[in-house]
Amino acid sequence: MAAETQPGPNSRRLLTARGIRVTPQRLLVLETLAGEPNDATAQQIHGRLRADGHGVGLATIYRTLSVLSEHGVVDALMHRPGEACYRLCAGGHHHHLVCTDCHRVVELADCELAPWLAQLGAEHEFTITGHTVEVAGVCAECVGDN
Amino acid sequence: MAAETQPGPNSRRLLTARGIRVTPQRLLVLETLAGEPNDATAQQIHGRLRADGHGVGLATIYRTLSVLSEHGVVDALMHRPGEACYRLCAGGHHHHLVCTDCHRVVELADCELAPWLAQLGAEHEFTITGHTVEVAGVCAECVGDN
DNA sequence: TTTAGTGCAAAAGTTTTGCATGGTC
DNA sequence: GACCATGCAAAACTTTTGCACTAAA
Repeated sequence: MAAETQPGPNSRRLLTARGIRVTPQRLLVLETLAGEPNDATAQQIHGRLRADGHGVGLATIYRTLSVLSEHGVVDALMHRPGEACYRLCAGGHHHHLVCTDCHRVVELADCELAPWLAQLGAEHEFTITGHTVEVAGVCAECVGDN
Repeated sequence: MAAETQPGPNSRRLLTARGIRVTPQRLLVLETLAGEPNDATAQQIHGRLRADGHGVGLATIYRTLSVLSEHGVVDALMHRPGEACYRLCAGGHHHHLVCTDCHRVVELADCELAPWLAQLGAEHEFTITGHTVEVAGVCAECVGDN
């Protein structure tokens, strides 16, 4: 029942383009995230790979996610304490709309906060370096349930 | 050197107003947060109380913060995995501007996202239930340092 | 060949839980 | 008096780290 994605050249390109060394394990993590419609924790990725017969160490997954996160290849979302969720993201700046029931994630492309942020920075004498927006809600499919 | 805040009736009111049972420990946690200009982790609150001679169990602090968070008395911020920061918040809706160097927190009162959110909800068929915005930057005092 | 990544297991850290006791309403 | 909160210690959990080994450049 493995959603066996090919060792596709897309993942390889994501790495080489940023000068990240290419390894089978890193490709596997990327492919797993690519096949994941929503976000996934390190533990979930580990479990999925093990279920598919790939013995990738848990520590390697954490190290890989750390590297990918630093290079902006994946985004790290933190819904609740003690657990980080990772998601393979389209390039560029964007935010997330997350369903609190099923964890479905929608990427929001347009971010119109720039003017507001510039004003904030001046007002409070901060050098703004970044911002995160997470919108929570219940998606159409989950509204009916329960 | 304890910033001994009185057992002030303000904290008590925060609890009774929401039907939360009043205990000395819960008041101590609230007073500690009230005396904290920025955010604090459960461990920091625990350490501060112990330093002030109050023996409040760590488990109690976690349980208290959980209750307070559910009732909207405190906000939980999650900068990095494996550690939640809590902050006593003014009522109403607001966001945070956090200094990545010294963890200073500025509360942002005005939130002009409502129209954008309404549009998002309609567009993606989500029932929007909430949203968080965290703006990161470096404050005036930390810009010079390092 | 040099450099960096992997696996394994142990360690470090935060957060949760069970259960007897004591306090609150 | 019924119910809930606390304290303590142990457990569960995610994440990090050390080190010998292997693979990528």
